[in-house]
Amino acid sequence: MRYWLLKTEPDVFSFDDLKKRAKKTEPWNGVRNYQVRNMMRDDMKVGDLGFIYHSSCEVPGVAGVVRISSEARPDPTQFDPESEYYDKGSKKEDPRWLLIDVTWEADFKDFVTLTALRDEPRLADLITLRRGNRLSVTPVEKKHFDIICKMGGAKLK
DNA sequence: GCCAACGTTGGC
DNA sequence: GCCAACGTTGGC
Repeated sequence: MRYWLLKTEPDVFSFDDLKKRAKKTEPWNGVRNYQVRNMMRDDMKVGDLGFIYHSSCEVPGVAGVVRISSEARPDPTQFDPESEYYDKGSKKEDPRWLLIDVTWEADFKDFVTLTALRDEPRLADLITLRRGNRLSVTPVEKKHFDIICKMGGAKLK
């Protein structure tokens, strides 16, 4: 099993929004980066765990834990001219962009701020903390996953 | 195939 | 609002 970190702007879609969704599940649409698409296609498996990370907001940080609940499948928004994610270059028979579904898995007792992540020396090589990192989905090593779960007081099953 | 210009991300 | 970093685009 692998572990992941998924960035989202909480003003657009937050961890709390996910909990309010039917079946607490949401299609993770709008990914328009080839590296991330390939990771979703090749490396993500149903049952993997991930963090929801809030970015571009007052207090960035990790909000909670989700489970990857689908294989990669075509992102329907690429075919919708009304969508901000519309890609007129993508063909139905050969979709350019994929998504996976995420399902709520566990709450944190405490939100884990970016500052707290940076202050933890054992997380020094966490990809998300690397200078200039811009990928909206990154792999997380198990040891890092466990540390962050502990920091947040995750109520894992 | 190179690389400058441009656009986006995201912390501060 | 600024700006560093980096992916993408497009001219050549």
